[in-house]
Amino acid sequence: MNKARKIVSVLQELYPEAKCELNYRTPYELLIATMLSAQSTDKRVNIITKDLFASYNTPDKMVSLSEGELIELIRTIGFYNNKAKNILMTSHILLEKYGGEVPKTREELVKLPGVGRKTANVVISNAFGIPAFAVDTHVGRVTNRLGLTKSKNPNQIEIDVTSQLPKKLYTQAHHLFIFHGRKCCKAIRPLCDSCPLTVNCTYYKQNKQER
DNA sequence: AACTCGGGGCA
DNA sequence: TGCCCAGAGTT
Repeated sequence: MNKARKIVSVLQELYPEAKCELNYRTPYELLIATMLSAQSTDKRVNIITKDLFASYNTPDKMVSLSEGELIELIRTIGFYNNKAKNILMTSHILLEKYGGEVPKTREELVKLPGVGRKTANVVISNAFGIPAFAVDTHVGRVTNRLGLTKSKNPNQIEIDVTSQLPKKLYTQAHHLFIFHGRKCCKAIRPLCDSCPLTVNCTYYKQNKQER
């Protein structure tokens, strides 16, 4: 078992409940929730989408909203101008090009406005069961600290991590690294004292003498 | 690879 | 007031 798999198995024991914490019922809801989650938090997104999806949970219902109306519904999330514009444009494209369905490939998803590689990976892995390792700020920070990756480029981090794990673990590993990044391996003042991974951690070894 | 853009929430 | 927060797009 390589280092990456050992780390994942430790995290599996530490966070047996790790999963996508965005509330959604359909691929479309997950796509929209993930677009909303950029530079925000899952908790704030869930509060908003509870009301939003009650009335606007499909592309055809969504495009019945004006941009101003959608902005009012997502105002507390921040960056609402771009997000509202992208959600409406993406919904229009889903209707015109994909029969109102969410496409099932990363290549098609990233063509949608406001959908980057991270969001596309989240959607295909969680909604369609296609193995994908989504890299966000938490994931990159954690894998870099643990010495699994050395890049700041999310694409490179994705390549490096997936090369060390079996496809079957991609999706779960993503959620495990996020959980660890949020609960323990925080950007500021990480809780190294209660972390079971310090043995394998480059960051911990480098900062040990300063602690 | 580096840079810009973008805004509410919370300490 | 400053800084955080499940990124995307452009150069």
